[in-house]
Amino acid sequence: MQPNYHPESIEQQAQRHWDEQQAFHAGEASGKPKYYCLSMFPYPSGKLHMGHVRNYTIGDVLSRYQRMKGYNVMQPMGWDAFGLPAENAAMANNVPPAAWTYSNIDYMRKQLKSLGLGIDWSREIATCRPDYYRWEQWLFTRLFKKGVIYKKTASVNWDPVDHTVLANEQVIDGRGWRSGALVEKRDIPMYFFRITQYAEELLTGLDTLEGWPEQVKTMQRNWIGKSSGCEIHFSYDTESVGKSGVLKVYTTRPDTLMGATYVAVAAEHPILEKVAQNDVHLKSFIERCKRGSVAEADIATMEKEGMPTGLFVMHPITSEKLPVWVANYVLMGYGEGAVMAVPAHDERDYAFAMNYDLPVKHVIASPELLSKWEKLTYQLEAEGIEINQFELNKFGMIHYMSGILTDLPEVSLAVIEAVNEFADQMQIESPNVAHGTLVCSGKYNGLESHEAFEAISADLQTKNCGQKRTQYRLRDWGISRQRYWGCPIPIIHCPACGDVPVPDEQLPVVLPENVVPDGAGSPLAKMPEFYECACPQCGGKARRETDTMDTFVESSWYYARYASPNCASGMVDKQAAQQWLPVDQYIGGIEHAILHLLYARFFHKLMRDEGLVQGDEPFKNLLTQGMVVAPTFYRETEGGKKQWINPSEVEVKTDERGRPVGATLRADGQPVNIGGTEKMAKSKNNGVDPQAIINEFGADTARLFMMFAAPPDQQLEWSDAGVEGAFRFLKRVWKATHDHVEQGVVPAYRGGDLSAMAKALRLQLHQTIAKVDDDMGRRKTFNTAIAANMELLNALVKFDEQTPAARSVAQEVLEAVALMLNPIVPHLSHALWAGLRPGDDLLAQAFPKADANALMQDEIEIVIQVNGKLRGNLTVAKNADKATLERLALAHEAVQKQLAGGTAKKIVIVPGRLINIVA
RNA sequence: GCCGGGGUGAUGGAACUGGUAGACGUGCCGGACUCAAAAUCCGGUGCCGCAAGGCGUGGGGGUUCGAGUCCCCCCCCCGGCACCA
Repeated sequence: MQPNYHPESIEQQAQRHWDEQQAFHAGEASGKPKYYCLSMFPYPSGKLHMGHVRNYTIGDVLSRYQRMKGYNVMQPMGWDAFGLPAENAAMANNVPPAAWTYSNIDYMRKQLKSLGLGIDWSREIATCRPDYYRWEQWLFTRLFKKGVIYKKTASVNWDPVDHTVLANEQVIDGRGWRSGALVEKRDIPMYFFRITQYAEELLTGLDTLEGWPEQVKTMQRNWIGKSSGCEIHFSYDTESVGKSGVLKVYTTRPDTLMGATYVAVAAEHPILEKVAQNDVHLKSFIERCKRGSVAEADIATMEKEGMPTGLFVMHPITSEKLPVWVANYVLMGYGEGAVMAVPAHDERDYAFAMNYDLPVKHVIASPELLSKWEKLTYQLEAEGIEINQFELNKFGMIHYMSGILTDLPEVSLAVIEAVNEFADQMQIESPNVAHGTLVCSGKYNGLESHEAFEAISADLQTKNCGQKRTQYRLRDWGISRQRYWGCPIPIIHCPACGDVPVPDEQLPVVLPENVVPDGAGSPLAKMPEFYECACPQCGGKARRETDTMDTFVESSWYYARYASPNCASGMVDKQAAQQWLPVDQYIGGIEHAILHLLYARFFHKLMRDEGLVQGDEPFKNLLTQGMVVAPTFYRETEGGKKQWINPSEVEVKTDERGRPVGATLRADGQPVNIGGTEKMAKSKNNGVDPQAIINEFGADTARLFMMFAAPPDQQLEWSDAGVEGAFRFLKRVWKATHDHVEQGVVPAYRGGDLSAMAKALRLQLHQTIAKVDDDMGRRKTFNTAIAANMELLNALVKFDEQTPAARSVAQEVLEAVALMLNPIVPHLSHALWAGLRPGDDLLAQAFPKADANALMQDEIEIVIQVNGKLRGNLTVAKNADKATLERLALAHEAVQKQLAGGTAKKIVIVPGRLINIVA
């Protein structure tokens, strides 16, 4: 072994060795159980960033660990190659997206290889290749024929200057990013996947995913949003609406129906068609609602506005006339595009009612209110008045309380006071959204919310104006994109036959690759050679669809394609899919928690229903990694704009205790401002190029730092000093191994007498093995696994016995360290093993096993507490009985002092851990 | 706004099942080596206190022999998003 650690040469050597051995080729016939480890494939943006390094290192650590545990591991890699950045780059550099993408792939593949990932490169795929997307098109035509895919119109962001559809991210402050024009909503026909048909299965399937983080499952549950409620029909007031009909709403709170004081509809609601024509104010309000982007984030942050329409509908129980409002917070795409408003029991309705001075009717009582209600009932009954007699149309409308008693027969002053007092009680500042007991609700008075839910639903059904309904928040998945760099939608529009799917023998519909888009409309729609075609059914002149698919479609099934990446006879080879699926471990960023993971689960079910794959779920275990963040630095320019400075150009000054007190730019020595610690991003110029770290310290240091600085699911803070610390540790491992090997390698300890020191070292070694095995396998906390190895190495360095037995223990420790670190720093381990076991190949080694004999201890240390506070400790025989422990503890000097002559009230003994004396 | 996740030394983090708070790394301080520096190695390092001891896991309360961990209230940060009726 060389005396010093030289990562560049040992990394090249190790990688060459793995290549020659085809070490990571995943064969189908291995006789071992399979382990399919998948990291989310990258978008080929140009070069690797730290997030990629983190993602793929985690995957590689798990893959190499499982390989050492005896599994036939498959770790593939590929490219999510379609997408918008390629079109942007094409416009900026006048290069076709295809050429730009392929050259990025070539560069990034080299970078990934330099990280030393144990990938089966023979399975590499790129989604922009026709041999990949042809199967996507094939599945599309199957699903289209089945009715799982259908066409309808949907709103898009339209840039009226560039005459193009914009993605949400291309709309900045309501304007197109290139043209600066105010964005409009425009309805265009699109193809949709009927994902809602699978909503229930996608929901219940989550319960089977024990290997998924609870957080992700919760997010998906909320996204699917199953609710049980009631559809309610409010019939039109024919006089104001001008025709008969019903306004349908959906509510999860039918128990509050008696408190409904108005209904609100979306700007696009058909009930408004006629009235908007005659009312210019209403018309302009509706127009205003229709402006702006379609992004829900934008709509969500809008000021809540509304306007009365002059229309009325009838309350289905009371037949009271309720005003119809148009409101910008009601969305046509959700439910029925109309809601019944119960200001007393809904936050949003309450805020809206306050804004526009709409009545608030309380119908669900809090416990305090309920007792007042009961008192009032009693008082009224004493005077022969039924409380239900007068509440229906007036009582609950507390704004109009003063009028109510005029409708009644003569009553006493006491009753008037009681009613007024009750009315005051209901003048609360905030809505009561909790369930409770119904009041002011006529025949439903006294029912609990859940009882009223049933009673009101049943009555509505009897009256034929509503029924119980289960509703999902999930909407169908629109996949049409008016873009060039995507998978062409395999449909032919025939004037005679309609939408005709492209027949199998004509697939793939190949995307021409030599096109440079210009940002104004879809390039394919301007290429007759692409869209002119004959109808497959009648042979007549027809037009090919020029929209492409959402790129989420490609990433929804790539995991299955890896099982048989070159299969030319189908989307997947069924046998290969059966062998490898499901993915045993999936690793990727938390930002994909909802959309990508839900779409992939959906696709798995679609492919299952086509008989292509088995099982119901694609990903057995999921690990969502945190972001890579770094400090930010900036200077303010004269215009008040922030100019971001890369951390590598900054020197941070600290005080005598190491606290940061300021920072300067290296180039000019002048101060810069310290910003927050944020996700590495171009916009904040706080990115660190992984290539620079690999070049300076080697891939192993980069991998080690990434795994050591934080557990994988937490955010990881970049630190140059931390990287140097990781490098230092590798040098220490190298030196310790080198120094040992220099004195001659020996067989690892097998048995025989040992000194107390050597015994203690072996104890620590085998405790470490057990811990590291658990950390890597069950806990997936690589940071603690590394820390345990650091402690072990520190102990070994202090251990200086030179007897043959001691040297055999040292050999045992060093071999175990090389093996335990192998998943994380495989190049280094490869070289260490070559030194420790000349002629032997680490690839064939299993993960070390903890030796039960070494773990046996005669004596253990236990802690002594007095009143829960640490006062000392004792070394006792492992099997000491309670009486002995109590006696020893009470005799302890510190305990005597604390007791100060008093006696212990109680003694708590936790076996093997502590004794707590309660004084 | 809603949902989810967090808040522990100067700092990244550890403490896995309610049982020694601060492992390991970084930084800082001191020392060795060196003409000197870097590198390397050794020692120290939660706060207050001379010490005994006390205090300490965002803040307040509670449960418990014992709370970073469990419960209630509040504050702050991060992520996601959906006014979902």
